[in-house]
Amino acid sequence: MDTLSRAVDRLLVETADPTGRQPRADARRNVERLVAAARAAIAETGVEASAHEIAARAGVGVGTFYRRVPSREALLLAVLDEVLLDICRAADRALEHPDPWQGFCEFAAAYVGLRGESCGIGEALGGACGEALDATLAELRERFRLLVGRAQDAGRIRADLAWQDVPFLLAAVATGPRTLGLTADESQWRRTLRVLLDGLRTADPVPLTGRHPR
Amino acid sequence: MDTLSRAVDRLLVETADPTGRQPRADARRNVERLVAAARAAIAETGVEASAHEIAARAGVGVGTFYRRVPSREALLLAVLDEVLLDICRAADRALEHPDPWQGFCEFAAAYVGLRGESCGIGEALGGACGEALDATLAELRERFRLLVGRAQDAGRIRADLAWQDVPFLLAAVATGPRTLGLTADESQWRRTLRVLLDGLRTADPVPLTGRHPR
Amino acid sequence: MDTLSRAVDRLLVETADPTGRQPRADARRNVERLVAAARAAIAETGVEASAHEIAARAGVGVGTFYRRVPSREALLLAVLDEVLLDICRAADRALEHPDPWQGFCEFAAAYVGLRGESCGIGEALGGACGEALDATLAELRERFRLLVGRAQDAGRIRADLAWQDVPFLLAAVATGPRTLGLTADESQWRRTLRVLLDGLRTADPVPLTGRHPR
Amino acid sequence: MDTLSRAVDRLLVETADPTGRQPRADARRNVERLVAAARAAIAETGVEASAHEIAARAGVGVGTFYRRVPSREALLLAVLDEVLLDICRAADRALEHPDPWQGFCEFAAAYVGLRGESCGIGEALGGACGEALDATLAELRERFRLLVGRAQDAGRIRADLAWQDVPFLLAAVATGPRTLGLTADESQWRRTLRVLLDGLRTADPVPLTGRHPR
DNA sequence: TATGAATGAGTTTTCATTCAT
DNA sequence: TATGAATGAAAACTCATTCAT
Repeated sequence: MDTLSRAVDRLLVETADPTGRQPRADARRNVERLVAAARAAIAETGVEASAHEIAARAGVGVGTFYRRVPSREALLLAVLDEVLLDICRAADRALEHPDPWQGFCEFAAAYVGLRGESCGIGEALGGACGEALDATLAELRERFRLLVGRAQDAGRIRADLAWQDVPFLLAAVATGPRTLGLTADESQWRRTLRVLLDGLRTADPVPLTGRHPR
Repeated sequence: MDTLSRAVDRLLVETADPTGRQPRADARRNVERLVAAARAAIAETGVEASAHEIAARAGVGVGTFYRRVPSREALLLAVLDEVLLDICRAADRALEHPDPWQGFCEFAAAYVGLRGESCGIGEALGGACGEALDATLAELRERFRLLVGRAQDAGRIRADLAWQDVPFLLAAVATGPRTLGLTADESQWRRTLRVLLDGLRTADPVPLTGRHPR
Repeated sequence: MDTLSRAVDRLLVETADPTGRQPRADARRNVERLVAAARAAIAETGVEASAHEIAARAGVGVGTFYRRVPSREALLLAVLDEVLLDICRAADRALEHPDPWQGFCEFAAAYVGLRGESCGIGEALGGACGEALDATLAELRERFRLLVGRAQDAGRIRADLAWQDVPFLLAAVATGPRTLGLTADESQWRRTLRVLLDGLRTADPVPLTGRHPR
Repeated sequence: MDTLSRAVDRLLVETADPTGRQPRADARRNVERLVAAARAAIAETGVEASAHEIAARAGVGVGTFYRRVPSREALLLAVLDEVLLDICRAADRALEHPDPWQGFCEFAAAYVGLRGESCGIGEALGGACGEALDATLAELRERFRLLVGRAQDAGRIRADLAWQDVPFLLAAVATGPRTLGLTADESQWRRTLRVLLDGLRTADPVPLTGRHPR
């Protein structure tokens, strides 16, 4: 079951009729279309994509939009939340990797996938979405704690960092594909990530001058 | 004279009366308030902050807003442009430093100042403001090229990077002060920057697998 | 099919959905109401009637106004343009009358119908609507040229007039229904027109002292 | 004492200070400038000319505008009222002419002068200015009654007209200088008026079919 | 049920009028 | 007193959301 289907399920629960009947097949199909359309709209237009735009992309009317979705914001949050859950799952797979450092590197590479949601995900990580994503962000923080701790215990990430430092470092790759008027392509992210990982390794780092208040 | 006063001066010039008289004291005070309010609004609300919000923050009516400022967009751009120009000036000082690497590090630290504008500046760097900031962004790119080149020539930044890679790395510190529900304090930025710089240094880096198409 | 229905059709075409389906009954009804309201508003308030006023007259919200009409200006112009086109059609019928003078008189009587739009049409004829009505005004001028020429060739309109003089004379009957605090009724226009036509006839007129630069 | 000075006096009375002191010389000078500026603004921009525009034309600040004038509307009405009083005075002179018909013709020619105030005066005559001009319009109606009656008694205006018919006829020459996209010059008005007067004369007119309810 | 029409609060901006300098 | 700054009530227009077909 992939990212989008889970967002679909969530929305179907939120709008379920109280008698507990199963949603009809066409109802599910429309939710699926709306979620996919919302994801595309976020990537292309940004989080300010209008309900009409998303409905049109999905090939349904606004009426159907609001029958299937509590609000425009709820739909966008469902999509963003699922993207974050995807990252959590990538982290879980990384934690099962026999080599802590390789696992961490693969997780970091997965983080790059966030760019696909462009500015939208940056705002979500930055807290612009209020408390709606809090639970999932907490899950994600926990994964960071475990992944960084494991790599530090193995002597592969410098010991003078707190796990909290790492999300701030990876913010560079979670940023949208443009900065300073430059546009990133695929190889850009590989290089950026490489330098970041280089800086995280233990061998001969410059000692840090401040400590994170853990 | 700091960033804000320069933005104030720019706006006063744009709305000056043709007879060339000095603006009245209350006029200048209100422009100052509006610029400060705009900066705060950009930081907290983002570049979509409304004219009413900015006017209310400044403690003036909308009418005053539009008497003092050509348009909402012009105000926001004036503020963002000044912030970017500040970075350019920091880069110019860094280029005069006798040690290329030390100069680069000081410039990178100045980049941290961008956080003050939080999401707003991120959007500006990401191109959300259209072409209005193009000229200043080009100036800034040129500084990056010189600073990185000088440090590479001195053997202090790894030679397998293009200068264009560096702004993407520094995007981490230009991001707003929150990520994953964590909030950065002053020491956070110092540590983040230290690890980034560590990864940029020449000694024994992991070789990159892609090259930037220069 | 009368003037208003044609304006309605025009607007329906401009806002039609691309799939080519028929507009819904309530949509058409609201366009009809808006066109009628616009006509009434033009007559009473003039071309500066606000979108809110027109919407309120039509008994709909502003939102509906802008869903049904590209802009306030477009609605007013559609209405005014149709009124002018009605006059053109009256002129075409007059040109088919076997008696040139009778035809002209009937056309002149139709001009009286413009009063219904009162100040609004006066402004439209006077050029207050910019160039939006230019094409239709040119059509109307051409009709004047033909009608006056035909009546002059038949010796029924004094030969010392240019056709351009006649629209200025008929401006009297195109004016709104009030002047000097007096209000015109139906018989008023008949009498006004009679005297105007009297002055146009050939028999023994006072010679003109200026000639129109044709 | 000409038109403008009387408008000036009126406004000086309306804004006089209660102790009854004479207005200062510079106060009068500013009112004079404002009245002249308003007249020019009405002619060029129309009655929608803004307070700022009029003040700027007069070379004073808005503050002075509102110190000297109760409101923008009051100033415009004062100007329009004076124009109407000018017409009354022309009528009075016409009533003293030994030849009733010649007197009437001269009055009619004076009516043409109204064009100078363009659309503004048309709206004023049409009643767009509410009741503010009622008194002066009543004066003007009385002059029409006398002038037309005198010429009818002398057998020079056709007897089947009521005096009320004549203002509607003369509306043609009180209209602004454009119609149908054509622009009137000086000779235009002479010709238009000639045909109107031609229609009014007694010799062999077409009998009217309606009578004015006197 | 799906559709798209209707709604009205909210956005940017202007301008008549009041008030501080 | 003269000035021009400040004000806030519109105006045109958009869009999230509800409702009739």
